Amino acid sequence: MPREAILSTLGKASKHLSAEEIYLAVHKIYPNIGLTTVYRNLELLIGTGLVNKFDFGDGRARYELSEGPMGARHHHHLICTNCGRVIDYTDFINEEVELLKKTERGLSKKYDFRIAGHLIQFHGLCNRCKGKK
Amino acid sequence: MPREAILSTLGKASKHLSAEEIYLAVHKIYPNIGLTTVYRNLELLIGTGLVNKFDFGDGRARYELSEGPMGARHHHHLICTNCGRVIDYTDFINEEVELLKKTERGLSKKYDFRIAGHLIQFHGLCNRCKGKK
DNA sequence: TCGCTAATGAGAACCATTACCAATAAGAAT
DNA sequence: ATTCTTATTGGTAATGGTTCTCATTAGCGA
Ligand SMILES: [Zn+2]
Ligand SMILES: [Zn+2]
Ligand SMILES: [Zn+2]
Ligand SMILES: [Zn+2]
Repeated sequence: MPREAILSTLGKASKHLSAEEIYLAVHKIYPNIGLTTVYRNLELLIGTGLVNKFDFGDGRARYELSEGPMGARHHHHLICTNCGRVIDYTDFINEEVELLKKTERGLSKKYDFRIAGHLIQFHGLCNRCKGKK
Repeated sequence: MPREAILSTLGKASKHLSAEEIYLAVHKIYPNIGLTTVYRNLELLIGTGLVNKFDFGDGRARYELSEGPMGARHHHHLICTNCGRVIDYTDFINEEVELLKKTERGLSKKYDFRIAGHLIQFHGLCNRCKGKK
């Protein structure tokens, strides 16, 4: 049950949740849930490809429902290194994904890898933070 | 002085070093150096763009000399999620960088961001680990 | 009911990173 | 030379996200 509650929480939240945030949300429905269970199930869900784990540089992991490279909501991230704001963008996703597929094919042949996924992030300063140096 | 020793260490090492590994290397030349100084200078060098910081999923940050998107050694990473092996690849780099530049222009206009850098990683199973499930 | 396995929760332990603080070095100004 | 400032450093303690340990519970077929 906790597993479905975690998935459901990730499904509703339109943000990138930390383990603790997920824990707090699920806790409202299952007051007895433990933080350990959250971590355990997240790791398990990541293994199945249903969930993705990200590091946005704020000292804790962030989790998000995955849709695979073809999913309608597949996106990449734009991160402000000053305030931590994260923007999901889908612009150029098609071109990116196309190049990624090509690159994956090449890499997996050349290095004999079974490629499972990719990570693309841009970082910089958002409009609010650009001014402040 | 420690700062130059850190840069020099990163320059010599052809691998992705952790803070502790850098500390140990510099320690041979400056036996009195403190781990704090290593962290401090790394953060400082990252700020200037001379050094890049990566998370390969092994619980500690990894550092590498940066060469910018145009540098001769500019590369991206292919990571084995089972044994942690990291491969620097330069294949398709030109096409990737070209698309990245285009994407950067689009994103920075649309979201009013000043983009400072990008991160691309592929993850999967290396040849040694493919067999073991 | 009896095993057997998967899943769970509470708390302790881990460990990379950060915070804190006093010491030192270098320079400029007096 | 003597102050005053500023940048840099190192040792140690603290922080805090994540993982580990271990006892408990739930499900389920025999
Ligand atoms: Zn910002
Ligand atoms: Zn996202
Ligand atoms: Zn491997
Ligand atoms: Zn590299």
